[in-house]
Amino acid sequence: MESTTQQCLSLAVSTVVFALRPHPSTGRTTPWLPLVRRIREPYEGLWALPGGPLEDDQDLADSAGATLLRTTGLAPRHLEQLYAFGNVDRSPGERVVSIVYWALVRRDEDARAIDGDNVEWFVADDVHGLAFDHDVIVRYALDRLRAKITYSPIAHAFVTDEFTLAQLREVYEAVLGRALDPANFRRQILAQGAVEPTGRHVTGTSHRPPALYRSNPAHSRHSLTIEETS
Amino acid sequence: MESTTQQCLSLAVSTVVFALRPHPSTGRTTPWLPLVRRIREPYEGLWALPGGPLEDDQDLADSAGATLLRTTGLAPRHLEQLYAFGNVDRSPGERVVSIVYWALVRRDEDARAIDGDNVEWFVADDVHGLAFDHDVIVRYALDRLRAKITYSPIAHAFVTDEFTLAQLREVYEAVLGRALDPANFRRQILAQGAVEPTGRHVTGTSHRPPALYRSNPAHSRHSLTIEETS
DNA sequence: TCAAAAGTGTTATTGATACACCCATGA
DNA sequence: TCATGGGTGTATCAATAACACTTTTGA
Repeated sequence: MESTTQQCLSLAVSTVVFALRPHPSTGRTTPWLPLVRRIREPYEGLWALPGGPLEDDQDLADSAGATLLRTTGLAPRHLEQLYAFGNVDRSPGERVVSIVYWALVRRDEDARAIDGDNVEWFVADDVHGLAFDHDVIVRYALDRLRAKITYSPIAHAFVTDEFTLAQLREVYEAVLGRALDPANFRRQILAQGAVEPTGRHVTGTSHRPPALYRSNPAHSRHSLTIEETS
Repeated sequence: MESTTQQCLSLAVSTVVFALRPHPSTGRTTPWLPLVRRIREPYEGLWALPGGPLEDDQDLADSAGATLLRTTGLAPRHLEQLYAFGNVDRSPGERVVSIVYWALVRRDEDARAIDGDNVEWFVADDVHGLAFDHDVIVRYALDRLRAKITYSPIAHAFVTDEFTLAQLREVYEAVLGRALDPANFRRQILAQGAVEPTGRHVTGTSHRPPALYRSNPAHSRHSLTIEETS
């Protein structure tokens, strides 16, 4: 029964946007995310996930995509619903239910990203002290990213159209936080059929020129994903 | 930014409730779910998932639990968020965003379940022609149930406190829809440490008395689950 | 010719699967 | 003693991990 009762709560859509950048101290590639400084109560002055109220004429994923555009200037490459947070006490004052998405930004697009006002990027694992329950949300999104990359080809969303297996491996290593054996990685990726060789090679390297691959669209979609027109 | 804008949409919580019962024709145990007949427009007369508007003072999971109580007379054994559905056009007329949960009912509790008015149970795989986008939701919940049972001890939510491995195996077979090798099933279940022997045995069988087990609470919780006070 | 990363080959280990076989009970 | 499902043993095959080794380039 989806009733017609008028309700005294607001519905917001927020997004955890991940991009891979070098860690400022170690230099190793690691997930980063953009946060927005709150300019009003509650939690004025604190950092929070980018988001906003759901518009009447906007699908949930569209709202998340618009947020991504506003904060990073980019269109979503991978956009997926994470979870709906709606505990009564999660926001002081008004009741707010937040539907949270997570998005992945490609390394080449990330390079030409432009931050909006009051937007700053942080190393995802170091984030804490956020407004609302956003610490928990970021933690959950990171866990999900790390779990999903092991059984789904989402890593492709971080690389350019054509890529070397070393670049793809760097994505896995950045997300999982550990080194992977290049030989076994190559075999596993090729065996699952999610990439196919373009026949072209990178030139100008000081070593054997690596082959270029592209992701195989026939294999890239999993049955358990809800299809949404982004 | 979780803004304070007033919105012209309603927020509902619906629940896909699964119980295992014999299939009316084949006799094999299979997932069933309760549906509610709609008594008003839109979709008047059609079957729909049990649910209702989110109350101001109610957490999301509490709302789903109340729905389960109303339709089956039972308290939730396993209750978990499935997905938030909110496309603009999913409900004619008013904009409705539905946060959908799924619940599992134990076989012993299911036996003493009492249906509410206009509530009827159906074989989950045969359900179609529901109101709104509920066909898609049921399909998605079934997919998730079948996927999750392979890597998480949710099967325990279908059996009594003490159970034989044959009973637990019947749950897996009912959900997955195929027979499992009893010998290998035993080893896999015991190896993952999610069950422990009680030391007691079933008596009165016309064959070797099977041992009774209980689920091991230390192992039963996975890191990727959001903790909710049901 | 040397360094460095691409790419191939080989072996050991682990886990899944299939299935033969013994055990304990009631009828 | 027979039928029935509980429970154990074991061989086979596939996936994973570890690592030695060859290839191709620029410097």
